[in-house]
Amino acid sequence: MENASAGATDELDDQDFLRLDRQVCFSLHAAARAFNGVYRTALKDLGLTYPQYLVMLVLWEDGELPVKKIGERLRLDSGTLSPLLKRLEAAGHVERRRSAEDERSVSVRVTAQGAALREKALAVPRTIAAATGLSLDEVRDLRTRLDRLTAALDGEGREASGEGGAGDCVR
Amino acid sequence: MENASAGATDELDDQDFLRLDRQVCFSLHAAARAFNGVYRTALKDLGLTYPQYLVMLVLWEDGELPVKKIGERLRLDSGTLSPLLKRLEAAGHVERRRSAEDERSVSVRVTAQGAALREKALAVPRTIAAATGLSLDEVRDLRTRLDRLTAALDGEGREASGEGGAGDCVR
DNA sequence: GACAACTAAGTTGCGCACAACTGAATGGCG
DNA sequence: CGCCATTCAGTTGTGCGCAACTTAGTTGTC
Repeated sequence: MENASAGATDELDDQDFLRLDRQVCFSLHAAARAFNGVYRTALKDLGLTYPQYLVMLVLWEDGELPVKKIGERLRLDSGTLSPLLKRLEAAGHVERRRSAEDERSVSVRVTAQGAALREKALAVPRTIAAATGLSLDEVRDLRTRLDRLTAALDGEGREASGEGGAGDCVR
Repeated sequence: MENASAGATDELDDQDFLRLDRQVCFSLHAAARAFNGVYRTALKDLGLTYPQYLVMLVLWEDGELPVKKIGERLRLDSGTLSPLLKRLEAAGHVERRRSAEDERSVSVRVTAQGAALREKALAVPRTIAAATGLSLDEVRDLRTRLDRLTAALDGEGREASGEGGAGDCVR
């Protein structure tokens, strides 16, 4: 293999690309885990994991949602959500019941205890914001970049599914 | 909800912060998983998972390393690495053997088969780069931002451990 | 030499992520 | 009506990530 693809190389060869890739994918991986760790600490008092917190955030805004909708909002499938919601129910934060109109659907609703938990959760974002050391504008900018990136990656990986409805990815 | 805590708010109240937090932490979480998904697809031919690829990238550069060093490079502990390395060994990509000088240490080395795998891996970064739709400069910029963020989060979470040796976080 | 403090790798247990599958309910179509 | 494709939730199996712990080897001190 001298240079197999003598096509449209910018300026780097495959070796450099591999090296750069190591750096970039490591950075993203590490950043995600570092964030996770900070949330883990901040959420310990609430007895929530990071993904459970994400679910509660969605439910606090909307009050009640079918599992399907939660999955669309958070990009999670039932394989992840079903056991997670079971644990949230076991902890007393949410209730699940099958929908009357459509027996296939399960509606998830925050309990009084779950609503009370929100009061404690109000302190979390400031803790996180402080830990990042970023300004509000920087946070917003970061979010925009990440969403663009996610959209690009999703569009590439699978043929753009009908993501339109959410209204959460653009906002 | 008037405004419960009339503390030192920048301009947003707790409600807004909680809303913004939902968006940011979701974005990061989703971006990391979307990235993971693209790598998963790109790595399917190689028979590697994303974390396994990270380990192989490090080993391809250095040839042979003790488990401890790999962990420092990738920010992973033995609880994650031990079974992962076992699987890489079972697949024939690496060899593990206890160090002669220090019997506590286990040295990991790529096999001939593992080295051959690198040739196939050379195509991966271009695939990923194409999927992101980012230019080289944007990729580098993203990496810088993520590393800064990780450093800030790490420094916050645990009292800055002796991270100095790696030479990978700053580079 | 003996003992305590430390270090490296491995193990266990729990939760998340995802692919693949199951099972029940729904909707369309002849 | 009967049949089939689709949809929704849940289950199973594999692998990662991390906390807590275990085991074995090393080092420092007396």
